[in-house]
Amino acid sequence: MPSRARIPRPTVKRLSLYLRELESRVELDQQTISSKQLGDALGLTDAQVRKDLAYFGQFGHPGIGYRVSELTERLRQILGTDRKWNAAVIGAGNIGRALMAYQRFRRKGFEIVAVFDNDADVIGRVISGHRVRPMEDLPDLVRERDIKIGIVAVPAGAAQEVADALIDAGVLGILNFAPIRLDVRDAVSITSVDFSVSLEQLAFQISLGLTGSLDERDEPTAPREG
Amino acid sequence: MPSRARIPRPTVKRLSLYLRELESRVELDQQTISSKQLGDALGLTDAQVRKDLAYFGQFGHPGIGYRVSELTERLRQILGTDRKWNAAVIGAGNIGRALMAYQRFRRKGFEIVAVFDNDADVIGRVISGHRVRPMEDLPDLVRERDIKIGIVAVPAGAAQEVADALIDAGVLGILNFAPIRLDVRDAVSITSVDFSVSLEQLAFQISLGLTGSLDERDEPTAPREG
DNA sequence: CGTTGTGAAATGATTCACAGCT
DNA sequence: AGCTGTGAATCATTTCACAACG
Repeated sequence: MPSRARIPRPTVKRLSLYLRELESRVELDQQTISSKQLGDALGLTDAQVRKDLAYFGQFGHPGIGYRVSELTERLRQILGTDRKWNAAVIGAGNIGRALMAYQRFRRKGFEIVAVFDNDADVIGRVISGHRVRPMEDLPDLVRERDIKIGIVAVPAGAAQEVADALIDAGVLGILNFAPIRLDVRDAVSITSVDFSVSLEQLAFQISLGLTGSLDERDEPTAPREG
Repeated sequence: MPSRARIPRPTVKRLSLYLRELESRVELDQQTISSKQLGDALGLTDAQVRKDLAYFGQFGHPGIGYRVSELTERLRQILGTDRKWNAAVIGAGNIGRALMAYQRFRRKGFEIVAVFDNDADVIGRVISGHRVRPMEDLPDLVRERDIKIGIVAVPAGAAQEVADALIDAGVLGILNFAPIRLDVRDAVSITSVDFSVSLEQLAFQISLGLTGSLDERDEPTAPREG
């Protein structure tokens, strides 16, 4: 059983990558996978993979490896994606629209059940099957539709007030696409994605490659970045 | 002078955040900023800020702090965004379109100068001022337009072959939005952004918050990717 | 004063290497 | 044999704490 161990933050990031790789192995009907195979596929050592997984209990099989279906299921439990999470997108601009159309969210258990904007020209329009609502409707809809996650896709200048509204409405987490640090006073969990930061990371790597060198063990960026 | 020191990867990520914060201080006409102020704004310690900046030389002023304009300029040099980087977007789907319309890229020195897709229905159409080109045109256009960065916004199944084409064409770096690990054989620099991974990180944090606890020092994601 | 830059100490994460299971 | 789980060793990053400077 998990017991209560402290999980290194880099480990949590890698869990998502393990799951992504495992899902592609399920497709291929692969039955078992060793820490070596999994590590090679992701550019990690076998010891790293085993250490990461062992934080959550012992579900490998000596001599065999890990059963793909078992590990997949277990990782979903650990990450919390074995259940459904209702989410709202705030901001029906370019990024918001791209996210609404992103089919992968649903397959991962995240369902967009409401879309908000404060632009009168957009309110009432239907985008990707969602009628855009005014911000005033947020508190009621968060309650009615059991929305647990707010996806902030508004310009930097509006992001903090949107975050405050989401917190007041009672969401548990915020995925922030605005290029600003949101102050959430520990009221909710938060994860940020900033495209410009990602491009800058890349520019730095390139510039460095033109002169000095940096060890390239894994990718920076969010998710794997990172 | 910089000399040749090894730069910790976490430091590189924070440099982008420092720059983002400084740019907002420039707007407010703030002249100087201390490591304490900068750290507080980003949830970091003052020692962390100083250590990070000191990797690149000594440009703080004891008793005063850092001159905002000077540090801004210096960070741009370090990150490589004091120059122009021409980029191509591959994939004119939802994500590709959102990126084309993302004005912030240009302000950061990244200019999208070409867009490619392999869907006959999309080729030839003009989106956000860019005529969509067939993939066959990629090698010639990369050369003609001095494209240094490829932004991969195609489905996972097509991403590796697109990456190979970009490498063959001679780009220096790839920003990858496909949910797959690209094999680039050290030929180019790479940074990945995976929205589903970011959402899973958030789901994990929330699930954890409902039971145990995790130290919340900085944001995960990519940023905190990551 | 207030604030930087930086060795030294402390903390955190990865890798090693091997006992033990199948 | 092949592979996991894990303590011990190594390596990386952060924090401490203080001399030096304007």
